[in-house]
Amino acid sequence: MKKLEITYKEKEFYTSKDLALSVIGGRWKIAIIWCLLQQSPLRLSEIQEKLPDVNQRMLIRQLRELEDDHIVTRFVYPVVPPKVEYELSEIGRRLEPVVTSICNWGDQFLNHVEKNENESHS
Amino acid sequence: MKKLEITYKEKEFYTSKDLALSVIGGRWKIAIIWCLLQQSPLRLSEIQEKLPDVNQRMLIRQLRELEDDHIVTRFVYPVVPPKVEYELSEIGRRLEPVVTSICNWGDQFLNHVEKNENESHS
DNA sequence: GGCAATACTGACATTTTTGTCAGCAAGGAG
DNA sequence: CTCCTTGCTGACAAAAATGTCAGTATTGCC
Repeated sequence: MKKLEITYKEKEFYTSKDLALSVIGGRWKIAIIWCLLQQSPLRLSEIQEKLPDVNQRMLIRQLRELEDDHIVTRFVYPVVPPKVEYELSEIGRRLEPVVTSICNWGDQFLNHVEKNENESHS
Repeated sequence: MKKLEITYKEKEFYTSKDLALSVIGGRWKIAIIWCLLQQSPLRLSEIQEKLPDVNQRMLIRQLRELEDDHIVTRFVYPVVPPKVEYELSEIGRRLEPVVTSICNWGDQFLNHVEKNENESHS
């Protein structure tokens, strides 16, 4: 991890880890990236189907932020009705180890929680 | 990643990834975990020195949440003045791949940003 | 008694994030 | 004309996260 003073989008960061967290730390961003790692490109409506808990407004906002950070690329097809496709960029695809390690740890944590529950029930 | 309906601390999760994010998603949690991966145990005052941007109140709150989730263990020494040490639990230490992959991606992202800046200056 | 050092808490203010609702744009189909 | 679909935006409300400030407890030392 690089350690130096970085200015990105008018905010200052002291480590690249903190910079990373500011980019992928949004409420639904890991979920969106996880979707797009599984299948790409996806239309907005398709992402909505895969993430039914996220309301459209929120989804668009998070996608827009990811686009601003060049994690996601947006293709607009000039047709009616509109068609827009989202895809991970090169740097976005490199988030795969992050998403994978979070998923793996989540599984381990869940096992851990379930084990403790069983013990407390006995 | 396990996919099932999980209830944890009165909230419902559909994937273990979302559960994981709810546990490690606090503003300073990755930073705290990163600290404790480097050196353990640490006293509160030592963590404060390593994370000067986090105010004490916030640091204690995040530590308490991590403790409630069994990520961090807290040892109180019954002395005056008080001495308290924090340490990662077994499941907490397994977050090392998550932290490492975030750091690595942060480095790559930073290189990416710097490269684009240079290109736009030419 | 008064003070020191460390860890911590309560009450509250502020900021940030997230959610909700209504509405717009495009052009073809009916 | 009017409606349809899809993607999107603005204004605002609500909730959650974070930050600030003052204050507590302990007990040994001067």
